[in-house]
Amino acid sequence: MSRNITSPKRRSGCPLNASVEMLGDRWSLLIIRDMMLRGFRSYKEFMQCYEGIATNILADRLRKLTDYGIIASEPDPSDGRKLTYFLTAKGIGLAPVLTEMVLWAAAHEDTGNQALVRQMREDKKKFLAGIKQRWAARRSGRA
Amino acid sequence: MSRNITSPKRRSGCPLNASVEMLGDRWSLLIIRDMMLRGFRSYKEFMQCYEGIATNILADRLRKLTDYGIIASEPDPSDGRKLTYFLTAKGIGLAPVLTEMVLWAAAHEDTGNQALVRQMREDKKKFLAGIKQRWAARRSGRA
DNA sequence: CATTTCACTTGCAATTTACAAGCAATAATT
DNA sequence: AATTATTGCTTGTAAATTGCAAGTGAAATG
Repeated sequence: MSRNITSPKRRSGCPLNASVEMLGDRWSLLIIRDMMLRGFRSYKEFMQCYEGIATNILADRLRKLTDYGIIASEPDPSDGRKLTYFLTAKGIGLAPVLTEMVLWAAAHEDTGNQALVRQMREDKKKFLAGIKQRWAARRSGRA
Repeated sequence: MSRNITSPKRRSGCPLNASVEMLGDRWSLLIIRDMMLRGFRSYKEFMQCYEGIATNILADRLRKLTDYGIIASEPDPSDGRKLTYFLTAKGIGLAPVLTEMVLWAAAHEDTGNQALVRQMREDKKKFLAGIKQRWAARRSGRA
């Protein structure tokens, strides 16, 4: 499928236009959320979690997110079949966006994981720092 | 087109799932951004601005955003043909999300309106307060 | 009162997505 | 060592969504 990042029709000038091309679809934000907040790392986890995602679409979104520099992957040294996906620095930079989105959603939809939401709301800064810390720890092999 | 908010396949439990059904598409976030940050209020403005949006899709998105309670509309008293669209309280609640998204985008894509971005970055709280203030002023007819 | 503007709708072609099946590589089981 | 299972995909094809052009009706304008 598509390997091209720039779309044929450019809507430029205003901030957000290009990014919405990547984030503005049914699955990308959920994939990022689950890598960030739920520690998802494999194709299988996404596949099993998202009731309704088509396998070709998941593959396509993972590829696009990779092309876009939001995620990356490496082979699992302990199992040659597996790939480990992880957020890049650019991807982890979306943490504030995801946080605000989750808070907004929690205020307007019935939602699970109220504990997480409360934690976000009560100390946003600390929560974001925690995400970045865990991410840095993983990236340097300490988790 | 669709007037039904709840989708056939529910992915529930996790925060964000339901909201992504509304926000996770090519246009909705741009529509909200432009109502919030650029003061767009009419069908025509959206139509002229978004090179590439189909008129039926714009109508559908405005309807869905309305059904979802993010925007609302009222007839223009000075011109019976015109409808004025505006953000509801729920819609204005997306300001932090949009702000973070614009900041993230600005850090990773070439973008116009650097002045706006600088303003957001330098004093996020003040910026958000400004949005809410302008919105409240409009809503109570003082603008 | 004819023309234009506005906010759409409708019909149909093109693109994208969903669903099912298949496949190569590696791992686990017998 | 051979068979079976698992992982991360790809490949068809049908179904759904979107894009595009051409309307439509109500209200405004000349």
